[in-house]
Amino acid sequence: MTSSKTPNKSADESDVNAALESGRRRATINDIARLAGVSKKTVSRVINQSPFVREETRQRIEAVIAEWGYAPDPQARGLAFRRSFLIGMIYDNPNPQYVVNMQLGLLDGMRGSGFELVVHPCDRSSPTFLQDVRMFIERQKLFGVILPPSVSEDERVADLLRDIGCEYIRIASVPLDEEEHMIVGHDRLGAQAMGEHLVGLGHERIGFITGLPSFRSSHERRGGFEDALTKAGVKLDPDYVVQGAYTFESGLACGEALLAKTPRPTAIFAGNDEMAAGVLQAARRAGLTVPEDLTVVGFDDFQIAQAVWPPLTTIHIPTREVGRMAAEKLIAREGYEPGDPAKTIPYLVTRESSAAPKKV
Amino acid sequence: MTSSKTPNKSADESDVNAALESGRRRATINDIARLAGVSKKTVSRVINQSPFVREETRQRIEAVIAEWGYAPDPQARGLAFRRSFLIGMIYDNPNPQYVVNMQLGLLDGMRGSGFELVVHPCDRSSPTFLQDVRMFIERQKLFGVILPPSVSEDERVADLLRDIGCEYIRIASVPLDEEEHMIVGHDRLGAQAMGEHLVGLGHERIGFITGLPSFRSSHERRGGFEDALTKAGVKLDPDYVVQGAYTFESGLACGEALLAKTPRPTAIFAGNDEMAAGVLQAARRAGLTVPEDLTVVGFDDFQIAQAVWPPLTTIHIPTREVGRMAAEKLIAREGYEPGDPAKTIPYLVTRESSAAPKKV
DNA sequence: GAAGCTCTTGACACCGGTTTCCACTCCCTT
DNA sequence: AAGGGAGTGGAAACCGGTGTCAAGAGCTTC
Repeated sequence: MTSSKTPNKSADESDVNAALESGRRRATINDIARLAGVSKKTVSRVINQSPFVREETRQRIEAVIAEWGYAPDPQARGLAFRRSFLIGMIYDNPNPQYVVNMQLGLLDGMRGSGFELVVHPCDRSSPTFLQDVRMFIERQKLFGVILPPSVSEDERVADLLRDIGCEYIRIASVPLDEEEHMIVGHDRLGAQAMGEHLVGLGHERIGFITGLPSFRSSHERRGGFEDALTKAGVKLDPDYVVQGAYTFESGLACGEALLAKTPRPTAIFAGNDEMAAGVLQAARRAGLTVPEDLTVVGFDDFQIAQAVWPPLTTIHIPTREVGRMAAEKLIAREGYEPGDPAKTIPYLVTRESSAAPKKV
Repeated sequence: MTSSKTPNKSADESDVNAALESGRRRATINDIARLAGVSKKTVSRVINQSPFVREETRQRIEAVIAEWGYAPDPQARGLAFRRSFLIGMIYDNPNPQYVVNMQLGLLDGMRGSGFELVVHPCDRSSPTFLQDVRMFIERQKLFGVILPPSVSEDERVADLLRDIGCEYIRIASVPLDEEEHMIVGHDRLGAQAMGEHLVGLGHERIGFITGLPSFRSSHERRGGFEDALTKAGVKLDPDYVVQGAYTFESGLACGEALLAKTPRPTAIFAGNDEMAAGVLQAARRAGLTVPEDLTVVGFDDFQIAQAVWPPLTTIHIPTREVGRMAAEKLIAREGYEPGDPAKTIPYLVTRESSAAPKKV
């Protein structure tokens, strides 16, 4: 059993196996082919689920693959396929919790698929923005990209992706593209639910703090809210709508502005939880008790909603679920069936910051 | 100038260039070689900064590369190099803001290096944890991994990485490994600073809420705090130390427990900001005003510290800077020089939640 | 003027997969 | 029994780079 140089396969086999078994070397497709007694092309067929393999052969090969824990090299495969097994998340959302939840959701949807997630924050105002995105995608030959808001709302990016033929999913509060490229969050419906909640409690003089106008969701949230009020016969006084910036500080400032109005609003709906937290603080400074003197509600249901006093009534957005659906749609594996769109709809979470207004 | 099938290079050249110029095809190393009139091996030498290229040749090739915007294919390069240009961030830290800041820092440090960041949350308690990590690294042939707490504190992971020969940087509050594998955060020093601050204000009966014992930082924060008190001749009564879990809820519960003690502490130092926010709420429920009746301080200086009332005096940890240094150390490019270790040291941020205790 | 050296350069195999092309089985017709 | 089609597996080229090694150019040295 010496390591002769003859092409006698069985003679060298033990050497090769030794190298494999000791873990000095990962198994390659050639090893699997040799061990299963077939050509590497056949192994390749099994890996790629070709139907042209006899069932018996397939099973033998799969057994060998499982036994040796073989996994094809994504780089080699990618090189031959002319694309990688990487999915890019290109984002410019400033909220850490949104970003992390989205990442977790994407990973949920990618689990077991062999794809990996590459994160790529971006700055849409940079002069090299589009070029950067293009470079990122082309260099890495990304399989596809996921675009959460607000990059998802940038048509320049969508055009670019179509142009270079990169798969993409846009996550947004309204349909902006063909259905196959969209996961829609329907912020509008969430805001409507909040409107109904406030009206249901008996509020009629309600302040609203908008989010950044650069986010489509800001307009949707306001629009949905206004829809609900109008439907209930309550008017949203434009004088009680102020422009926030999705930050705690802006919520504080806007809250103070709204509370300075006469008559004072009995409720304030902030475009997100952070601004609502700011309003809480403004209320405290004004000597008001929430929810007795003032109802304060937010949107997002991020951690902060439960970490303030009183805990915020807010709209829960299922970010992680949205991410999962986006990833699944992007890779659309065999047997893929679209997730239930209803799962992406935000819903009301009632906590202690909202109550009926005091009787006058 | 027909597209003959003769191997005459100059005859086909215009066709090839047309394909390139129209953007139908990305430039390859062969294109660059042809355009520069050299072999692809020489182009490869230029790309890899080999010194064995004549200056004149190098410049000619670089000019062609710049003109055509050529960038080598990371997959092909990786295949030949037997490793990828991907850096993995393996983490189990539950705090979104920490995670995002860390990611941003890592990306800062990787900018322009040609590496990409692949995120990989993990569950250390899973039975397949080590196997998952190994699979992730080996399949993707990762260039290296970054380990933030608390995975960074798991010796099994470090052993695994050494075993499979993967570069790694551990980020932790104390040195756990050889210097070349560590970025140290020195939570202890931060906690000391807080101890000095509280003692300096005149507090002597101080409550402390520890973090999760599975995080090394929890012990460091407690230890550093105790150091500072001892040094100042103040005793940290073990009865005033309670076990939290780094969450808002645990902070609330622990706060209530501490405030129920007689005599009541005049100050409470929570192991992180979230727990401090919980303590604020407990104080409010107990009818106490912060900081007049009770000083409450936290640790981390995450967003929540400024989104509660009163804003928290806390310890700022420079997460993003730490991440940047970790990435730079991992890829240790030419001309790399270690970042200033002082930049990773946490520091006190005084806000409105701390004050001198009331005179009795 | 030939040997010896350094500096440059390119031919060729290879990384680990996939695709193309072809030959060889089967199995079923006629 | 010959002919045909579909199913199956092998050889070789290819994806876009890098490693090895040897050869050619130019210079010194004796």
